[in-house]
Amino acid sequence: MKSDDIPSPAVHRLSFYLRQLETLQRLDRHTISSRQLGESLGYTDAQVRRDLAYFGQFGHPGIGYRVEELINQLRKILGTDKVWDVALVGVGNLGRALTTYRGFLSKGFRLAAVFDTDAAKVGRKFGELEIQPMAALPQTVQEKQIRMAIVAVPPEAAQDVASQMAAAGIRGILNFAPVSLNVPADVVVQSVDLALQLEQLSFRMSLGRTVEPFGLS
Amino acid sequence: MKSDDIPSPAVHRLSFYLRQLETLQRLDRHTISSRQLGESLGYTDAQVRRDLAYFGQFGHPGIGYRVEELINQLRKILGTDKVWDVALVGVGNLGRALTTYRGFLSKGFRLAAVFDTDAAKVGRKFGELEIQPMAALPQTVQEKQIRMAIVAVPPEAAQDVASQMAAAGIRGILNFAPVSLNVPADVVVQSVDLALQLEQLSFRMSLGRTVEPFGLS
DNA sequence: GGATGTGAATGCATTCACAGCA
DNA sequence: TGCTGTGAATGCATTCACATCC
Repeated sequence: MKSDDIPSPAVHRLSFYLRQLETLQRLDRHTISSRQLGESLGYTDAQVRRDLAYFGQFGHPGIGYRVEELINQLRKILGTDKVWDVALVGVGNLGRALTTYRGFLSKGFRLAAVFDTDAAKVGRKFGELEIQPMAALPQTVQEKQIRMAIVAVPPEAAQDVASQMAAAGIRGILNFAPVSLNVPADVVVQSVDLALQLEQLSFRMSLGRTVEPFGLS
Repeated sequence: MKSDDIPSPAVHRLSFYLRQLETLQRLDRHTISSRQLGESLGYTDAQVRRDLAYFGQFGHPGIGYRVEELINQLRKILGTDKVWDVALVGVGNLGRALTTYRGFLSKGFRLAAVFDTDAAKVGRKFGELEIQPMAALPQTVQEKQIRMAIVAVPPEAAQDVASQMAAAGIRGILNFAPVSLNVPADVVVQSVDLALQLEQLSFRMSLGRTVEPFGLS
């Protein structure tokens, strides 16, 4: 099956299944049914089975899914069965927080290089890495074969940084700047807008209230 | 029309429309058509009109939408036309970064209180706010009428913190811990798992070239 | 009994296409 | 002409229900 035929909501749930399975593994649980896995996340059993079935047959009738086996399969599917080297651009508050975020490494992502547009920050040590100027991006990306990068710069700078990334050979960008980025078709952008999350929460907190349309209907 | 029969992908796009409109306003643009607004975000014109039509009639045939007018309407719909007071629990790297995140305030969210489970941190000044112990949560939430809170604690502590929030009267939680939270039915949880975002990016880089601008999550 | 995997049915979201208005 | 708002049509995602297997 072509991966473009897979519903993106399903791919998103895959990450939740994996996270839950990793928790189960730490609790020494060895098997789980689609019903149990689903209920712990608020999905139906049929949903779980259908999602997994897009990628293969991982279950065992009468038994359920073996936790370790399914974890391995999901990592393979999601591409995190090997380690990704990641570049970070922007060492402000958010950028610094991201590098210490537990779970990046455990999920298979390793910070391989750090850049900043601010010349004053360049050269400072940052953990084991030294902050590099943007001009060094192409060479470092090339040398270390980095394909994934994080944008954590102010919104005004984000598009420029993204363009430089694309030109340097980066193929996937995780964007924390609250702007929509234009990149070549062969570059994938995944965006996280923190303020937007609060905004969505605000809406959902008022759910159930009647929405009054203007005019007569 | 009840707001719970509005597709959640549509609600999510509303935030993108608003963000784009705010950019347009800064560029002194006064009107925009559904086609132009959509194209700038990777949606069709029909999609934009349908999304807006769930909430009312905001456009002007032959003209399009007036930028300022639509901004005001969208803020009202999303509930950000007034300021929300927000509590933060967890003053680690991520928590500190969140408080300085540009855009929280401009989107209508104000940090009203800060808490930490770590007694060593309690009492330290944090901008204008003093870090409070968790025990102070109920009273502060009550006094300041806070209804929204951010969880930025390690995963082991998150469920406990969320339960305390719910008991204290918090109605909406933005959760940055990579665990699924169990809360009473009258509490809304919006979760952001940063590592999960990289994982999704990994998938989309490997197989899925499904172009889904600014990923619905 | 207790599970999975999967065609078929359902329900939801998006797109089409056009009447109506500026 | 250029645009919105919206029924109707389409297409996609989810759920049902059951054959199949441990």
